[in-house]
Amino acid sequence: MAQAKKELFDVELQDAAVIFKSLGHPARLAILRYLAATQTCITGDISDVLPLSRTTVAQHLTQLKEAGLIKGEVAGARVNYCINNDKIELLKQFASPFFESLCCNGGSDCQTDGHSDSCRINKFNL
Amino acid sequence: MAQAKKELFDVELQDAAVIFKSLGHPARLAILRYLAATQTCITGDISDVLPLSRTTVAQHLTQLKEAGLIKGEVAGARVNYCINNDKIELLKQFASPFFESLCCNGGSDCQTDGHSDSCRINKFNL
DNA sequence: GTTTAATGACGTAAAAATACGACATATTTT
DNA sequence: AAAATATGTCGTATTTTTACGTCATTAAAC
Repeated sequence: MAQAKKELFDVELQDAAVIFKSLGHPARLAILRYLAATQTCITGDISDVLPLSRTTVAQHLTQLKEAGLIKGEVAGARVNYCINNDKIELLKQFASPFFESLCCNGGSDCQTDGHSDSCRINKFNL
Repeated sequence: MAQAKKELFDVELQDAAVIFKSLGHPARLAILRYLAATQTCITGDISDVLPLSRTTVAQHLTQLKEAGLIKGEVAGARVNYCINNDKIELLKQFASPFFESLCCNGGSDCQTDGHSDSCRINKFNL
C-alpha cells in the first residue's frame, strides 16, 4: 500500500507535478522571491531571513535545485544560489497553456448531463 | 519537531502554496485534464480512467475541492464534478506575474558578488 | 420493497515531507 | 597554525500524503 503510482502517468504530467510540488510550500516560494529580489544570488544565510533553521532551509534549497528551479555555484566556502531562468521560462511555457486549457471550454458550470461516454478518453493515458 | 511553520509566512504565499501543492501530483493533473476534456463534469467513475482505486481518486478530488480548483454538484446518487473556472482565472492572474517576477531581472547568472546586504529584505516578512 | 450502483466516511499501513540538532569538512580570517 | 564561518551530511522525530479496503448511506432501477 501507499506504493508509488506516479510513474503510471504521462511523463509530461509527472514533470509538471514535480515543479508544482516544489512550489507547494510557502517557504520555497519565499526563497524564490528572495533570490529574485537579491539578484546577486546570496547564499545560505537565507535562513537569517526566514523563520526556519539553516538545516531546514538547506533542505528546501535542495528540493528547489532538484526541481531545477534554482542553481548553486560554489564560490570558496560559500555557495551562491540563484534562479534558473531557463527553467522558469519552461514553466511559463507549460503553465500558461495548461491553465488556459482547463478553463476556456466555455463556462460549462457543472451541467448535469451525467454520463457522457462520448467524451471518454483512452484508458490510463489521459 | 516537524511542527507546522507555514503560518509564519505571507498569507499570499500560503494561499499560492496550497494551489501549487494541489497541482503537485500527476493524478490530480490528470483529473483536471480529464474534467476539462469532458466538460460535462463526469463523476467518480474518473477512477475507471486512472490507474488508481476509487477511494484514492475520491481523496484526490477532495484535495482539489479544498484547493478550490473544482466544484462538486450533487445530482441524485451521483456527484458531478467540474473545473472551477473562477479559481483557475485567479490562478492565472497570480501565477503569470509571479513567474515573470522571478526570471526577468536581467540574466544575472549566479554572479559571484557574494554578500550584498544592500538587497536585504525585512526579516520574516519577505 | 428489494436489489444495484454511487458516493462519502472511517480506519489503516506505508511512504514522503517537514523540521531540527549534531557532526564533519572545507575555506577564509586572524 | 588556530579560530571562525559556511556548508553539506546524517540521524531522527513528527506530521502529512498516498493508497487502499471496508462499511454505511443514499438514490435510482427493477
